Amino acid sequence: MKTLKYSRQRESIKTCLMNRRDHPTADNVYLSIREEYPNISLGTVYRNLNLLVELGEVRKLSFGYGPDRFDADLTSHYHFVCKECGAIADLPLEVSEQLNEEAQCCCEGHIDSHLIYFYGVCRNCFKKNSH
Amino acid sequence: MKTLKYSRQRESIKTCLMNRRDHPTADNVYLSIREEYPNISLGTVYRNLNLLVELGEVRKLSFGYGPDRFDADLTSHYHFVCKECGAIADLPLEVSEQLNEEAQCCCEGHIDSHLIYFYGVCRNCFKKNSH
DNA sequence: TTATAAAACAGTAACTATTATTGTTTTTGT
DNA sequence: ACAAAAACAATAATAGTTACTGTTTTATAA
Repeated sequence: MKTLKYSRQRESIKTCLMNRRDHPTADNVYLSIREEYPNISLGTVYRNLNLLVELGEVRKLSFGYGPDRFDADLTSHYHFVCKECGAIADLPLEVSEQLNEEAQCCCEGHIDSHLIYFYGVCRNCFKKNSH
Repeated sequence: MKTLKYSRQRESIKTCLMNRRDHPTADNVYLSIREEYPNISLGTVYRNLNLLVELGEVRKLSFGYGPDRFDADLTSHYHFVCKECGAIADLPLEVSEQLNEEAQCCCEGHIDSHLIYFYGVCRNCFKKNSH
């Protein structure tokens, strides 16, 4: 059977993600880890990010613009995405269990979670537009 | 200035999307349109899908698994994604304007819409698992 | 401790999804 | 019908991600 073994690289990736609040891409993480482990490979970063997602220790975010982002902040929150520049911000709202229940009523499968992406224009882009 | 001109291909893509409820990928649409226009190119499908998204006539969905999906159903609803097989189902819930307002309270930018993805295990996969 | 097997690694190739380029065709306004 | 702009098909290029291979690291247990 497939047992999980410790790896310094995975630990470092997890730590990196926990220390930053900017929802980095795999490549962002790669560049950051390289400072500590100069020969880490991008494949290793992807493999471990996916592993951490499977383990539920990290979340993957897909907005429909650019590469996927990763987030190790498991506290209750949603995300805002700027449609102009792609910037991402945390929205510290309570994650609603009730929403899952409401959705369950009209769903044949079994719902265990949900993600909400709020879209709009961020403050910076709004300022730019008003010139 | 850039004015929009009619194209048979775009019309056909829109019609195709409106006639199916299965959230097809760009490639699915391409294969379908080819029956009517055998030399349409995949690039044309992508270009027009993106155009339709910009025009607000079609929505793009990104779940974090596989290619993007497209949906011409603009009625109020959310989506369910099976974490095992990637199947997608409509959840005919009322889209909540109030949710935008709640989120606006803790957001510096201006929110104009949101998407919710519910995740879980679909009926088929659940059955398979119980063997 | 060493020996061994499994897992993880770095490096690299391959693959999938998507966008950009180019020369030709279609659309639209005159 | 004519000309300008937009859209097209075909294809090349790019971005993001996954798979493969030979080597190194980790965990177990003699």
